[in-house]
Amino acid sequence: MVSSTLSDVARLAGVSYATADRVVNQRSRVSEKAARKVNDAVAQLGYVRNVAAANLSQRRTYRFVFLLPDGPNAFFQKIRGIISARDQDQRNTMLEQIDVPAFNEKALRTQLANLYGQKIDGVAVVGLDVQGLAPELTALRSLGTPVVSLISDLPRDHRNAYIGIDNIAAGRTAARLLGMAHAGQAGRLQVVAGDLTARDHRDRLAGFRQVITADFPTITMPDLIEGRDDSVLIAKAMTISLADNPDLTAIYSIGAGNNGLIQAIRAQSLRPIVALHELVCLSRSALCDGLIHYVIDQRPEEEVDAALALMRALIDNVPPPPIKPILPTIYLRDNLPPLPEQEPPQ
Amino acid sequence: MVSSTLSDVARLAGVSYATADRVVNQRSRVSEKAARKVNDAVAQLGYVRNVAAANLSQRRTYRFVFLLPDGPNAFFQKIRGIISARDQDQRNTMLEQIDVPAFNEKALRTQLANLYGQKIDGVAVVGLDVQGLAPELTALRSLGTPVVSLISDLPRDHRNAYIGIDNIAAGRTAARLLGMAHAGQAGRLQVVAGDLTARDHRDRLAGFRQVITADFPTITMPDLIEGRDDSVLIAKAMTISLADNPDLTAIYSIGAGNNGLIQAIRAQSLRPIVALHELVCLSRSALCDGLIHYVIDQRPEEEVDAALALMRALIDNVPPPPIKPILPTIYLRDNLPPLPEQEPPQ
DNA sequence: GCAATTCTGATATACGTCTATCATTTTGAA
DNA sequence: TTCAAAATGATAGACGTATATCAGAATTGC
Repeated sequence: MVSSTLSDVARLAGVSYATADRVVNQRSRVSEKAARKVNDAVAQLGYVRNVAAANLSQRRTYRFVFLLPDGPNAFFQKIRGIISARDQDQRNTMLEQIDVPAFNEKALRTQLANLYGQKIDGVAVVGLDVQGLAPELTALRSLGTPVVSLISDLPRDHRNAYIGIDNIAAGRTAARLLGMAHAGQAGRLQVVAGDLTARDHRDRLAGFRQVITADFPTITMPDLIEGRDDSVLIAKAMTISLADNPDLTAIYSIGAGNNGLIQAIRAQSLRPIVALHELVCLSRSALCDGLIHYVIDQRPEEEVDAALALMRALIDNVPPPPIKPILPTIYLRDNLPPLPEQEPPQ
Repeated sequence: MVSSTLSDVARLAGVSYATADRVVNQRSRVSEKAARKVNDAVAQLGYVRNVAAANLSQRRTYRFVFLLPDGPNAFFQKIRGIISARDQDQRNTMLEQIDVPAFNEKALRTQLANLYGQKIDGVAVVGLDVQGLAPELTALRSLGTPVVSLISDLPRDHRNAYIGIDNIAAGRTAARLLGMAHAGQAGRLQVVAGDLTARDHRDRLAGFRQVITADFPTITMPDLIEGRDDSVLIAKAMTISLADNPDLTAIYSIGAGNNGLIQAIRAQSLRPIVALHELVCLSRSALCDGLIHYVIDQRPEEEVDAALALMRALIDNVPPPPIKPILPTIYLRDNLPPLPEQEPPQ
């Protein structure tokens, strides 16, 4: 169980420490024979680099950059807060946040290009499902900088990993929750999406429809509202829908702009069952007030932590930590996380 | 942002490295004046010990002991697997598991007493809500060994922290889920508990009743089944209940022994809505088969990780990591975690 | 066989901490 | 004032790794 050192490896391989170092860190040319001996010894001893010692010797600091969509979106504000908090309490890690105009391929390209050649140990980017970013991403990664997509994926060939939820599963989950709340009765269900060109919205909608169609066929759906994540637009459209559909039993909001949705509901007497995404200030209080009923959250803390752990593993060239997939989490008013920072235990 | 070292502290305080070390590590007597100077310097520089360097210098290994109830309980089997996995991939951490007869105060006392005087850096114990363990716990902690209660709490004065879910919230959550699945209609709901002398079962039941009484008054409940977490007992009692209550709309199982519950349901044609606790093999497949509908899980991986992080922080005398409270998590058949180990990304 | 090249070995320094030792200074009590 | 006791300073070695340098060995080409 006692872990072996590179000196142990060198001794077993019958070479000097310097040579073993040259092999494992690919420092300079080494004869094939020596390389083989060293690699065998590594395998035999199960040697793994002591990252703590290595970082100490180098006074290593990690510099990771997050590219996040700008704008007032409460969810991304929350993400920003989480990143800042992690930046605070990690001693050897610097986290930078760069705002990029939302849904803007060209702006994202420009920012990615800016990163090229800078001393960066990893990039986490809220992706766009477009091919146009390929050159910049390839350039970055060819320099050894890992790129992970966060929350919204990039084309899979152009990033090292995706950290985010399965949005089809999220949509299915919403459908099941709302469907079961009908207890077998018929119902009418309004779906509000943001922008169906966005991959995550499309996926959620697809998952949602799968389950409603298959398992709750007595639920009908009026035309989908495409609200562009815009509160004002959504408030208007939702008010009209509530008037047009006095038999409305449920609402599923796929994207952002839920301020408008909640306003529209509050202004009416009808109280449909509501499911929406992301636990933020607004959705939390609406949940407590009984205006909405289910919040499907993607646990942004876990996503940020997973992204950090993964980028570190990739840049350290160490086996990545077990990827526990981020699952959509369901909040009711009864299992909300406590709001204020808790005091330390004891 | 560049973190300062103990040498920096010593220099600023105008004392030698040795003295600074004596102060921060309480190594030997130091004059009050010197101590004050050093502490001021620590505060001024925001010095925090570099745990990685410290551990390296000492070849520090952590030895943590888990005391877990024995028996066939699938949930604790899962916990055991998680602990073993963590033991594997932590290079400087040794995790030991000791089985203790379940719900047995005397056996637990004996095991705790055994630990006294051993070189242990922390104990995580699935607690019992009894006062009788006080002497052993106090003895352990007086030697500087932190004790955290896991999943089931100890009296709060005798442990450093509790890692587990809020069971009242868990019960409330179950009630809300089942209540909403009635869509305002009347219903009849069978509760199955294990042992109401156990704190967690009492708490879940209390939370459950709170919500049903307050928000779903049209749901009635036959007498509670006390199944002692025993499959056979539960299968029998549940079969009787299903026969006696042909209008049964829902079931909430608070504890273990769900094998019997599921058998009883499968044997009948009635298909009530079922909520139960802990995602294990059995509950997972029953969920997929549509025999049960909601699983409330306490994310044992997170609990184990939190316990480890906390014990490390306590023994290192370092500010404990932000405690993210473990929340009851809801699984439907649509948001289940993938079963097999994923292959690493890329 | 000789020179030029490539590979290897030996060793030193640094990272920040802990531990230990020993000499020196300061303190306090007689 | 004297002397033991207490407090402090100075320093060295260890942990495992990265990096650098330089001398010596092995290999290659001609």
